[in-house]
Amino acid sequence: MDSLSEKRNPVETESDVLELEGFLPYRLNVLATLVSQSLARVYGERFGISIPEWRILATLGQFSEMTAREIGLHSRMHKTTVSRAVAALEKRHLVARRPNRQDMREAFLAMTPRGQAIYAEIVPMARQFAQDLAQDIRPDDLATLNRVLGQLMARLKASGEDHDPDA
Amino acid sequence: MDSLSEKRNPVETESDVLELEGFLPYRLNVLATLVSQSLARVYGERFGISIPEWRILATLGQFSEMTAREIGLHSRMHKTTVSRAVAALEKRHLVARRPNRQDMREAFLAMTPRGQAIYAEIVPMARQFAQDLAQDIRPDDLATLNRVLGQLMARLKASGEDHDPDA
DNA sequence: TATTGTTATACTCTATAACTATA
DNA sequence: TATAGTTATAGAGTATAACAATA
Repeated sequence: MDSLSEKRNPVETESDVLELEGFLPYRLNVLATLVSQSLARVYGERFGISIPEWRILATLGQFSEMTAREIGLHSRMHKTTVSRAVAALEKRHLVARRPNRQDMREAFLAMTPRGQAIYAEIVPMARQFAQDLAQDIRPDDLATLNRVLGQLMARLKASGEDHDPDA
Repeated sequence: MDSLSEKRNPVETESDVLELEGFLPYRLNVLATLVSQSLARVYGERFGISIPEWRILATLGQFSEMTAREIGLHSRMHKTTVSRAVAALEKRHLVARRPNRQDMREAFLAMTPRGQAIYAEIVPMARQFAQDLAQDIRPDDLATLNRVLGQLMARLKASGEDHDPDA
């Protein structure tokens, strides 16, 4: 990194100082934290549902019946996180388990009618939240955003494939 | 929200099921978590620096001298988070404080030469990380991404202005 | 009275390790 | 031996409340 050979490039990002507020990882993190907390407040205050619990309901809303392992894979959560969130949902009778006779180590999980009722209430709220959030964004910009987020995800998955090796 | 008046809209997102993997808050959260953890591994393993500590160094790299309160405002961290991270950096002699004679409640914080040396090593690594991450993204898409992230942030700040009222 | 900063404490989410019960 | 899931425990990161020192 000696100055003679390195400092000639006149690109604006070349400097010894990194601007935090323009640094993509920082921006993503701040935004995602704000978004998650705001959304969690929406369903948290009303239903006492945590983020992992919401993700489990959302997954079961899509797939009806799933094992804990499959839920973890789909919603990108550690098996211990899933285990505890499922236990909490079970205790509140929002989720129930049905044994798998073919493999008694696992069980099929599904929402109870009560769970489905809460799910049916949360979904429009979540969708409204996302819509409010994006309401000023041009549709083509939103499409670009989603495409780029996908590309970034793919890039990360390609390099560090160690999110949760045993789940 | 009665079905007669609401369900006629044939937009594709209208359904009782919400697709988690296409839901913006979820996507942002997963991506940001992966990005943060990957980056934190880069400077964490090498220098034993946490995310809040890195943010403080980054802020002091931009502004040379700042109070804890100002650092918190700039890097969007709670004052308790800043206080603890500064204490850790002080103990390792990466940051030092200079009293403000005009107001003895606060102190000006700055990196020591040792802190500056670590900062100077981290910055290129961080920049390289961000560049690797974005290397497949078209420049105009990246520009759109940054613009849209800014719009989303502005939208969130406009609604829920309760991030850290007393900092 | 209000503000800067610290500390005690707690909560959420995540993760490792040790365990059980099955396979 | 390996896998699904649970539990104990610990680690980040964040937050509230109580406090000391100063304004």
